[in-house]
Amino acid sequence: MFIQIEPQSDVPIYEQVTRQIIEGIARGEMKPGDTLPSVRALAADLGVNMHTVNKSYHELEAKGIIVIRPKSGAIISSTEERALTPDQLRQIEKNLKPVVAEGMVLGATVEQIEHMMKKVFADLQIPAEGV
Amino acid sequence: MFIQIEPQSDVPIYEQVTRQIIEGIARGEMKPGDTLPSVRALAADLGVNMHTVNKSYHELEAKGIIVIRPKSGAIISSTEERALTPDQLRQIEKNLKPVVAEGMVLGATVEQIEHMMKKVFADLQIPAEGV
DNA sequence: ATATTTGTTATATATCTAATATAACAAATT
DNA sequence: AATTTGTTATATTAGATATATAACAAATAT
Repeated sequence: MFIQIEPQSDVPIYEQVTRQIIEGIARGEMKPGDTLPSVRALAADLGVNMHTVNKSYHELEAKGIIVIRPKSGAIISSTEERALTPDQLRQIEKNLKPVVAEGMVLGATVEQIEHMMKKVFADLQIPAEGV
Repeated sequence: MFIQIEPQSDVPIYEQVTRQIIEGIARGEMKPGDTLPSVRALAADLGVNMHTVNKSYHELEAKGIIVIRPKSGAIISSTEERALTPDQLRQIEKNLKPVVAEGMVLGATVEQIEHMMKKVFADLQIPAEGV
């Protein structure tokens, strides 16, 4: 598995798992229809508790990114199943805001921030504007 | 004061205070050299405990955004005092990444995300590219 | 000079989150 | 038939969040 846990991060373990699975999907390393490892298997792999992975999976399900089939497994939902509601768009914007604001106050220029966005897109293997 | 607390947010109160002060500085509502209200005054204003505001101020100081002069007050540091170290730039990129990744996986296009960035810049009253 | 305000420090308490540990259940899969 | 699955339950530990109250000593205001 591609997931790497930083035990002393201020980001909770279940949140690290959630983020890295999302990034894996964004990169295309995992596609819709693919099954995630069982909570027990991934937990053993990462050296964490089963419930920690379970919490992450349910967070992913709440976001509409996976579907959990009880007693069976977790499947990455198709892009058609993912609505992208106005609420979700608003939430993304709400999440971007404090990061950008902090960057600006610390002295970053608009160009620097946009350059970082391009790096993030590139890291997610998404064709960025004018690349 | 311009700060509005959402008591039932999943974002801790001290973090809400920190973010809104940063946004206030980004918008130019507060300038370098300005003093923040005393922790007691702001706490009373917001209806929260003194220590909650104090924690926020120390977070701002750790980020290099304000300087706390004991027994005196908290002053917004000058842009010259703010280094913008490679570490800070890396941190900003690290903060942007999960937000962008989630947006993409939920089905947002690069254009939609860049449009949201422009809205954020506009909200922070920063002239965005080609506006 | 005196009184007030300031951030600091200390102690205490309550609540919530995060994480682990263990166990059992019943359905799905092998 | 045996194993694996997500689920549910209970319990414990540790840390974060937030409040409450109090006192201290330096800075500021009157």
